[in-house]
Amino acid sequence: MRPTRHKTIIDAARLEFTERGFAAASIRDIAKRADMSMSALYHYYPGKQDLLMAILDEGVDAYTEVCAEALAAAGADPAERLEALVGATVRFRAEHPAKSSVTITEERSLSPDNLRRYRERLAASTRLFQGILEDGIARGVFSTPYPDDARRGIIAMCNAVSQWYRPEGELTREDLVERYVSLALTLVEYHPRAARRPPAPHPASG
Amino acid sequence: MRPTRHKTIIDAARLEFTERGFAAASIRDIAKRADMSMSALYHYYPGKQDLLMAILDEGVDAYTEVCAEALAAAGADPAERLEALVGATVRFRAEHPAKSSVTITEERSLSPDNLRRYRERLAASTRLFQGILEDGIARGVFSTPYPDDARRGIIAMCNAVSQWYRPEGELTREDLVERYVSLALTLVEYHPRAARRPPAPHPASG
Amino acid sequence: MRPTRHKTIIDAARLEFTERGFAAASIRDIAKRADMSMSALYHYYPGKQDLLMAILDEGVDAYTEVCAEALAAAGADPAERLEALVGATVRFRAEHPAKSSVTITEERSLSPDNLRRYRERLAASTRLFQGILEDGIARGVFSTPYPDDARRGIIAMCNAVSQWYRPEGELTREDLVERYVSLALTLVEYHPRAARRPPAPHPASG
Amino acid sequence: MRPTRHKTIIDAARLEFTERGFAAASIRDIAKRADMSMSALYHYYPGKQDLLMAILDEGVDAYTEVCAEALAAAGADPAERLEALVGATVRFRAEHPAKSSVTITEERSLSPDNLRRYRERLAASTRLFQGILEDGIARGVFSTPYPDDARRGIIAMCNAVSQWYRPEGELTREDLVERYVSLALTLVEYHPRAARRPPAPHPASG
DNA sequence: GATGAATGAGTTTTCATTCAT
DNA sequence: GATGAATGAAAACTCATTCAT
Repeated sequence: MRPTRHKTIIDAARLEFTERGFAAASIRDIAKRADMSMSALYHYYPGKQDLLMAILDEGVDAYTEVCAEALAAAGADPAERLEALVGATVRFRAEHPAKSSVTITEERSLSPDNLRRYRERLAASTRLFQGILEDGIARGVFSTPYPDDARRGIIAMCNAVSQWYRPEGELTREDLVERYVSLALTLVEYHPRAARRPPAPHPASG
Repeated sequence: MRPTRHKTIIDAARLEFTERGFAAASIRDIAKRADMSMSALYHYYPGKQDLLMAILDEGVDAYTEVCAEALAAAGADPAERLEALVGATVRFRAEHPAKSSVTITEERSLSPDNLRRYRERLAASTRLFQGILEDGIARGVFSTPYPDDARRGIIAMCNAVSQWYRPEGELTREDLVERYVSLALTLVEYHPRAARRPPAPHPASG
Repeated sequence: MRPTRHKTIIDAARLEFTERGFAAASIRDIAKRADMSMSALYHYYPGKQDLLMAILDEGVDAYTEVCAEALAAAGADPAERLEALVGATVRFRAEHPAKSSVTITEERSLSPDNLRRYRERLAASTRLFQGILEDGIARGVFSTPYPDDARRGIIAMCNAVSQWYRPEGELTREDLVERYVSLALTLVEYHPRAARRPPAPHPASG
Repeated sequence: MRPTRHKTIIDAARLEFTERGFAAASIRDIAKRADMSMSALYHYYPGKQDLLMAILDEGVDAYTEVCAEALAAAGADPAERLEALVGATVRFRAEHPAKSSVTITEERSLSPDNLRRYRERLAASTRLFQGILEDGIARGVFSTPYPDDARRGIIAMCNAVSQWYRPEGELTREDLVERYVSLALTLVEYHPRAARRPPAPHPASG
């Protein structure tokens, strides 16, 4: 089952956009990378902007999915849920650096219409974090006095992973995840209520 | 003392680069914004790439300076020094969003030579944070088990400020600074040795 | 009996050619307008040029036919025949503005071969007018000293109708016809020989 | 005094537009004809559409001027004024067939804004004819019952001249003018009041 | 009869840069 | 110091047309 033309194109475009940036990437080079003529490419996507939007959409789709899965597997405990969400995010950023960096960097290149649509989708992800933080605070397990900035900080921290993490390095992906989960819990000032989470994965208790 | 032509040009270019990105910005528009002919512009800067490098250099210069000043005014205590550095960084990102965002975003657009030079300069800033964290850990006042990631996290967090902070909003710049200082100290798990900082803004001591 | 594919195509093409002009019209849009695939269209017509020629041919066919009918119904009197021909022409221009305007405007877009063929057909129409004028002059009922220019004038006048006449307006088509018949007779300086046409619709007799 | 670059370009563009039509003409060929690079051309005119508008403007300017001059030299008599206007028009169409045909044919290719501006300018010319006809009718020297259609007819007739007249032929330009003046006066049913125009150039009086 | 895919040459336009003055 | 003119390469995109199925 060879990859569909659409996928071939999107992959080529994502690489070019990641390496050079949207504006500097050329349709010619994308077509070359996808090993087809420019006109063939235009047969599948009506323009450069649509290519970008398709890539961003796909990126958000994929990220949204891993988040949903992780949260579905997690219980109701806010710490557990934050753990799941941070884990999913870091894992995604580490596994799909290209997908991630385009998603993060190229907002600016979107047409007004697409930008609006895209921002709405991103806001949904933000709200996932927000909901968990609010819940944790309400339950008294997160005690950060600055939930909004803590949220922004966590997201910025996790997103940055896609810029420096290299799987070939010493740090395994799961160790990486563990670290960022720990950092996130620290940032929100997590204090387990009772003894409910004895082997808490963050070291503050140690 | 009216602004020198160099400054006029750099300001115009920075705005264009910020709004459109380096690749999408056009020398024509920069010249128009600087209210001079393209040839005049070329008289001062030999090319687009040099314009970018000048902007980045200037950005790093300015940032380096505020960091140095802040650190000079701070004592030897790691917490105090981290406070100074985070404060300087957040203040800079909030005050100079354009300077900041170009600095952060346009690495990709640098020529190989310029990129090397630029990375070296950036590394110096990173080392400032690094030194403070190491010192704090050595002294036993920072107890984060992940100093590298905490550092990266702090920097990412602070940098992100330039993307969302609006001075017209409710949050004053100094409140913002206070928040990020607090978050940074939380993240490195700061525990004051003695009673030096009695009203410690983070609850990790519990 | 639903319209044949040929007709659907020709109608779509004529509209596109009229609205945008031959050169600016695109086969893609024509196919879209005809609600079929481009390949389907190419199944019926081998190319854009052939489409144009088919349209022009059809236009000339239709016009030729109405002229022939009108003349067949007219008697031998030159005034009556001119009346018939001008009436047929104006009626056609008013009823089929698209057909008319393509016919008139797109000569330029014909390939050399097609152009020759087309001009020959047009010349036939011209000769109809010419014959009638010559006859009228020979019989002494038309006394214009410039029969060639009067002919060209009449044709130009009638053709222009397709550019401005709107059936929704106040002027009915038959009133329009009457006017142009009158103007044409005036232009050729028609003077009835005897009392054959008592209520002559033109005022030269006064 | 060699022709300015602007003029060189406009002349080249007018020829291409006349020969091929606006849509089919290519900027490349225009530049080639003007013997300069495409980018040089773009240095003077920002786009194809502006080229067209410049040409049409120039055409209307020139035509407007000859009309104004002719009318200035004519007296108050409507017949004399119509003579002047038809003469100027026919002379212009015969002398500047390219200018004329672009003016007449390429309305369709104008952008909405330009079209509006252009139509307003054309309307002024139409009003010249209209004023004269109304005056002639008021004074009782023109007795056409259809002044609007007579006007349209005269204009269509005169405009058509640019399509067929060749100065190399037998008919001199001044003879041509004389003919069309005569035809126009016939069409408006000119009857000199008194004996003011004894050698009237139209035969209605004979 | 009909289709979706593909192509290569073409389009207008923009770009960073250079040069003569 | 400064300018308007000029350039060649490249950009995104469209076109009429062909072809395998």
